[in-house]
Amino acid sequence: MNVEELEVGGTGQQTWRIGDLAAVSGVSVRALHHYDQLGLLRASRRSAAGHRLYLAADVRRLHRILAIRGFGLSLAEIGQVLDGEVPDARGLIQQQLRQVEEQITAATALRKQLKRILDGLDSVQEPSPRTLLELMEVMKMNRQLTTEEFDEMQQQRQRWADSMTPEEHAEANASRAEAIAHLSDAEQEQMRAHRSQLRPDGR
Amino acid sequence: MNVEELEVGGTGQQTWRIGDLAAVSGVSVRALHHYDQLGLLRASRRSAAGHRLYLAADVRRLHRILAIRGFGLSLAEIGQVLDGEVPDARGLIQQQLRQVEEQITAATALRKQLKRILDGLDSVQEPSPRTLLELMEVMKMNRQLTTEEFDEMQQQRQRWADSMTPEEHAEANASRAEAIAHLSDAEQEQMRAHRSQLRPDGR
DNA sequence: TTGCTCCTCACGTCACGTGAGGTGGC
DNA sequence: TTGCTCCTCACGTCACGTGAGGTGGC
Repeated sequence: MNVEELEVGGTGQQTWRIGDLAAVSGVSVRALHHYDQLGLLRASRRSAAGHRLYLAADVRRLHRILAIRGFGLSLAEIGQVLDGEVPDARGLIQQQLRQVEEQITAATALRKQLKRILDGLDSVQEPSPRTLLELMEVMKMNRQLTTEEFDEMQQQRQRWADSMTPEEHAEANASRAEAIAHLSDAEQEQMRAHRSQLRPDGR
Repeated sequence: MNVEELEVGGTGQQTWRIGDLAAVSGVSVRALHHYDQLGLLRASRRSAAGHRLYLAADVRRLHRILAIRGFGLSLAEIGQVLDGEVPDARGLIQQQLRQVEEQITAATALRKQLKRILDGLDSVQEPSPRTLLELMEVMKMNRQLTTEEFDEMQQQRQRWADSMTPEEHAEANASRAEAIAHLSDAEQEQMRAHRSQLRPDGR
């Protein structure tokens, strides 16, 4: 893989080709095409031949997309979050913190079980059907915990969405404007382009 | 929700209706239809009106399906696992153990970060764009760790599949026969029906 | 000229979701 | 008779995967 550094149009901006961006970010080229199609992540530039050229701001946007994707949001929802409909940060972090603590507790219990089963295997030499069934149980437990955490997260998101008053929406928008002021020009341009495409009324 | 207990055909077996099974197992009725269509989980009986009636062995099979699904296998792969192509149990558990330990380490680090950010929020009152970006970073880290663990798991599965010699396949099959001997008659019938459908050659 | 990367359709896939129209048991 | 659950098609959805046929820069 070759990280390109192209000087295009005399602006001296460093750009990424789609293949390189895919390689370093771990998503497929097709996925980047898909994000482009949805308007979720557009390459700020094109080469003379029509090849996508991603600027640093685009790369940062991709990293945010991937970060938020890790929370289980759909691509449409990710677009909304990046457009400023960010729910209460403190609540989000506290929620995360509770989940992480539950994860630690669950994982610690799981580790104990797994060690116990391993001991059983070592002494018996042959994995008995009983032990295999026991393993299945542990696996099930693991899955259930993850599922429950996920459900709780989804419900929390719903509560956020439902409970936002118009005033809170306004506040969220204001804090978003403040955040935008700290972004680079290219990034602001990117967001404007994105929004005007989603909401042709220009809001 | 009403757990049914029907006496059908004079056999005195307890059966479950699809809606009740869905409710207690947490999957949708449509998902159960889907599993039926794939041959992954068939209801052992039907009522006079054609309604699916699940026996205890079917319910156990569903629990195993859900357990294995938690490992990220596709439904087709789950069918194979339930048909006896079970990879080395000790390796599987050790792999799980390593993953769980990494999870604990990662989650503990994440908890520390989250607490630090929460402190920042409490003192500053207003979440600054800097803090939000910091949060994004933490979220990203969380996702990457999960992704890496997942990739590692997939690779491990590939190594198992690739490294199995014919002898090991035979051994796996033998240990599977041993396991089958410990199952109930209904469960054995279920497995036979399932296999004969996947492999009409009768193996 | 050959390879590799890129482009735009456009259909396929996986695990279901979601009606559409009808039957069945309390 | 009304509600609720069940049935079987069958098309829709989400996030891409996978060719198909063609262009472009070293």
